[in-house]
Amino acid sequence: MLKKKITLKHIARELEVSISTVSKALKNSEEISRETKEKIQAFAKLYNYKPNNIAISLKNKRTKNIGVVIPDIVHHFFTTVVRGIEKYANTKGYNVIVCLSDESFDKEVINMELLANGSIDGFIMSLSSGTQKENDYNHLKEVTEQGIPLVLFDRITNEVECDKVIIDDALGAYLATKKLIEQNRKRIGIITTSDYLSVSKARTTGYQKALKEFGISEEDELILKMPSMEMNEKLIKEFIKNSQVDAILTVNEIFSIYGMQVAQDLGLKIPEDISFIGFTDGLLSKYANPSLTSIAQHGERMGEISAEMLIQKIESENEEESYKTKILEPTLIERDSTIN
Amino acid sequence: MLKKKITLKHIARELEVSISTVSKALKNSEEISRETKEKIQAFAKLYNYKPNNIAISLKNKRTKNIGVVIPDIVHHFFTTVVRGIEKYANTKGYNVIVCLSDESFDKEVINMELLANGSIDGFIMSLSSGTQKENDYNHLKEVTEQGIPLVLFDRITNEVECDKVIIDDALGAYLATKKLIEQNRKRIGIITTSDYLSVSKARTTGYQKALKEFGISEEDELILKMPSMEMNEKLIKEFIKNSQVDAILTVNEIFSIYGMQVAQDLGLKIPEDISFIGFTDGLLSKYANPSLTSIAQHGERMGEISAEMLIQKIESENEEESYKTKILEPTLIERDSTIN
DNA sequence: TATTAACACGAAATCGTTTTCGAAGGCTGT
DNA sequence: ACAGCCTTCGAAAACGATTTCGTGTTAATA
Repeated sequence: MLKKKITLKHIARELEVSISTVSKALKNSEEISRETKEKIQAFAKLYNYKPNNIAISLKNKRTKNIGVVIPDIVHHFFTTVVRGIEKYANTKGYNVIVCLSDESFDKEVINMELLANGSIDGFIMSLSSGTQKENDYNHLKEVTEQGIPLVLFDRITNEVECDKVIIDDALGAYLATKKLIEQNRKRIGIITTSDYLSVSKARTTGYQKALKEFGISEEDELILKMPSMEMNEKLIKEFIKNSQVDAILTVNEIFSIYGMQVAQDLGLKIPEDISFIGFTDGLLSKYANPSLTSIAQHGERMGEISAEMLIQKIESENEEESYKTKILEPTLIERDSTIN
Repeated sequence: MLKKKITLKHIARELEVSISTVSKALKNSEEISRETKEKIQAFAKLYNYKPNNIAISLKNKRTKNIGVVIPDIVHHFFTTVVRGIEKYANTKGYNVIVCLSDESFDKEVINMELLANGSIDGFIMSLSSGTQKENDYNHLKEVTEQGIPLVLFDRITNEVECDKVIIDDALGAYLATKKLIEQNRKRIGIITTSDYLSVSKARTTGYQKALKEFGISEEDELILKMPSMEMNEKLIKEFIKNSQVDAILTVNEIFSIYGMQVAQDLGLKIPEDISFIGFTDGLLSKYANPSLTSIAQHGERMGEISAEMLIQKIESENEEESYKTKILEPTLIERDSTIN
């Protein structure tokens, strides 16, 4: 009942030819006579011969696997990136090995070391918050020093020389803030996180830039720095109650969604009394009530580009070390949580 | 600058011993003298020697990779399952290769064939709608006939003998419907999909069972069968307008979320005038306005169990063919879209 | 002193491919 | 008839590791 996979050796023995002949015949080599080729090919088809990927990988030193290391997969943005990566990789015959760092430095290191020992041809990754906090990138450096191509996306670092793909987070926050200012909002708050997260920092910068440009002075009271990207209901509730804001920009969508609930509970009307804009245009933004104006990060596109850059590096023979950083433009998607 | 990976051969040459000695020394074999072992181990540590996974895989015929084939990854439920799989697999030293079938039969087949040629030790998968529509499972049968362990979850079929993990979809729908009946709802509708999707069929069955049990006659008008799991706003809008329902059960959360918007636009109050219960307790359910009562599918648990069953099969030497189907109990999570 | 056993190590096969090189055998041309 | 040239194939190395089975040396025993 068990139909075990057949190998070149089996075919060779059965047809009383050598393994090399079989190998060549299946590659339609000119070296082998038409007769022999037909015989071997027919036999191979009959027994559904498929070459063993592992053996080929060992021979070629190419696995056709891409390692993707992300902090979390239950997160719409990362999920769309993975989809983009998978789509492009698939068209090029690559498989995607997904590893979750779970926002932990240690797991990120372990996962990468495991994969780096021949399992993959290159890495695409977004740094865990743990890594950004530790500010230790030796595991990345080791990988690149071994000649394994690496592409960082979204949560990146300048400490490592490699290809990078990000959106212009500062620009996104800037555009959002500007939009709020133009809608005559006077007290614009921001809910962000501690600065060690590269994206949060950039977004806060964009917010500050817009304020400055319009001659609005920054108020500490209007800036809420959450300890992490995790929800902390109490902090947000107090912030909205005490800060007297009439508009809030948040670095993810969940902070906005929850903020809107708090605001509504306080009897505030959205967007008349208070506007909201969130980062990451995910499902929640679209289906919240009211729907949330948000800054699209174009995750899928980001994934495609990352995969394209990586595979290009993998398959380029010449080892010219030139690293690019691709910066995507964020898009402001206006919905019902802002005026008009 | 490029620190290429070092192999046993390099160490052997450098230390003027044989490859076998190096291999044994690094495994701390009793065969090798203490002196030699220490020398070799020190050298290996110094040059950061790590065995090549591919070579080991070829030798052992074990890759320590699990292939996960799912219809879509931008989908909260599948995402949680993947996380569960990854978590468990990781503790057992396995990596997860994720392939997306994109709901297409062809892609599912191609992906599986690719992985089946030595890249993975076993499969965990959920059928694409394309496959369930075609009702063709030969690619699954071929895999199992080759002795590759397979675990199906959520979207399964009885045509293939293998381990399976599902939730009791019928029970979930039954519980939800019962809850609505007990809350004195008189016209309970359901938004489901065509019957070829195994889960939708089971959920519809549970809904019907509850009605029957309470002596409520089924009305065609109260059943909306969507062509797929994709949103079709027009169909839902018309259904709510015309069917005069005072409660709706939906086979996913997005149908409920959108349904609630339509209802509110029509001036209906939730849950006073109309109640909603959706399947798949995802982020949307929690953060919708009003929040959505829903049936939790326990995706992460499902992933863990799938991985556990698969790895158990992979690592069990004895080939006793016994297949289990694990049925998880759904949980009704009550929120503001139903009374109380 | 001769025999044996323990110890420490190496040669070679193996996993399944690919690829280089060489070698028969038939054929042509002179 | 013989050098030389295709045509067609096989042997063997290589990828990087594991493992079995020797084998040579030394120390212990009769």
